[in-house]
Parts: sequence; structure tokens; C-alpha cells
Amino acid sequence: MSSADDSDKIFKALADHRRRAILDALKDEPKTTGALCDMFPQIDRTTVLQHMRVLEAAGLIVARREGRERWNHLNALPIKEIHDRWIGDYARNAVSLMARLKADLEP
Amino acid sequence: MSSADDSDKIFKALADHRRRAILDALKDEPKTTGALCDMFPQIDRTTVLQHMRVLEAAGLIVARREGRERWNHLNALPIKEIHDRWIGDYARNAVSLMARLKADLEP
DNA sequence: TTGACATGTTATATTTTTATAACATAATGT
DNA sequence: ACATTATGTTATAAAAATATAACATGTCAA
Repeated sequence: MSSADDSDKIFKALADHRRRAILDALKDEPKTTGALCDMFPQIDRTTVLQHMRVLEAAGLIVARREGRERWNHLNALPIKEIHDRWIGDYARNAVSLMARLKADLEP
Repeated sequence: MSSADDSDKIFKALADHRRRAILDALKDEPKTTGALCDMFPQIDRTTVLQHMRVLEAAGLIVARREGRERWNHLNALPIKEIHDRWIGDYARNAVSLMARLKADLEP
């Protein structure tokens, strides 16, 4: 199904704070491309589109054209994927790992 | 405490698959810098060191010198942090978000 | 102290990301 | 058809990340 390469794409897509902000903006409801661009007036429209392409390539955005608009939807499954296969394990064990760390570092 | 800037550092540090591999290598037990470098013979030692510096700056590696060796320990708390404040929420709601997505995309 | 080992730094080349401008297409209302 | 709106593409500049070589420091053991 999904290879390590896919995971890497997802991690890389999430690495940019503007891209995470775009996902946040799609969390409550889908938005048109124009509406999304309007939410980031400090960034050039072309730049937003480029970020969206990265998100789409990682499967985090699914879009459908309707008339002359394009509705962009969040797909959170890729996030769940890296959570399930990598991050969740670290997050779950963080406290006990921290205990070991402290024990190791103490004299 | 920990700002959005810190979160960004953590996401960026995790974006590279070699750095994630380094963390994986430290998961079971701490390792010396040399032992870590030996685990990645395909990468230059200097490159591994540079990656380690990125991980250390993000708080994911905590190190202590002992004699002429340096023991590198994993600190998973930063991962838990981005999990708690961002990823976990998406991962938890992924399935219901997916349901909405399907409903939206169906005619 | 001398040599070997373990680690670290600096400088620089290479590659990838990110940002932007200029141009292009496609749908809608009049 | 024509003007307008919404979106998308291509080319290129600018910045950041990554890789590597050359050099430097600190520790230990004989």
C-alpha cells in the first residue's frame, strides 16, 4: 500500500508551517482555491498554489472542480498513517523514555 | 514554554528520513556518536553529525560527554508535543473527516 | 609525550525548496 | 462575442537544506 517513500512525502509536506496552516483552514469545511489564497494575503497566490500542490501530492488535499471553482477538501488519513506507524509510538512512550533518560543522565 | 517556532523546528527535524532513522536507532538504547555514524556507512560522517545537530537543536537528542565519547540519548517529549497539539487531533478525527469527505465528493 | 582514537568545526559545493512574475486556460454573465 | 472571474502553468530567481572535504580539538593508553 503505502511505502516509506509515501511517509516521507507526508512528513515533508507537514514540515512547512504555511502548509499546516492551509490544512488547519480546511479542517472545518472545504474551501475554494480562491478563498484559501485570500486567507493568506501575505503570501503570493502562486506560492499558495505551489504549497497546495505539495499537499495534494502527499494526499492531504483532495479537490474537485465545480464550474469555475475548485473545492479543496482535507484528507486526514495520511496524517493518521504517519501517526500510526511512527509518531504515535514515540508519543505514547515519551514519558517512560523520559524516565530512562533522566536515570541515564543522573550521576 | 514552547512556541509555534519550536513546533516548526520539530516538524522540520522529523522531515528527513535519515534523521528519523537516527532517532529509531536511539530508541532502544543510547549510542555514542561513533556507533551512530557506523550505522550509516552510506552517509558521510560529517553529514551524520550535521543531522544530529538539527535533532539536538529541536531537543530530540540529549547528549552527554563521557571521557572521549559522547553518549546520545533520545528525547521523545518534543514528538509528544507536536502529537498533542497538532497531529493527534487530525489522527483521531481522520475517520470521521473521511466520512465527511466521501459524502461531500459523492454526487 | 607520542600516537591513535573519538569527536567536533569550518568552509564550500550541490541540491532542493520556496517565492514570484509572466503567461495561459476555462467558465460565467451580459 | 466580450469582459470578468477563478484557476492553473511555466520559467526563473532567491533562499534553505544537504553533502562533503579539509582542518582542529580533546582524551586515553603505552
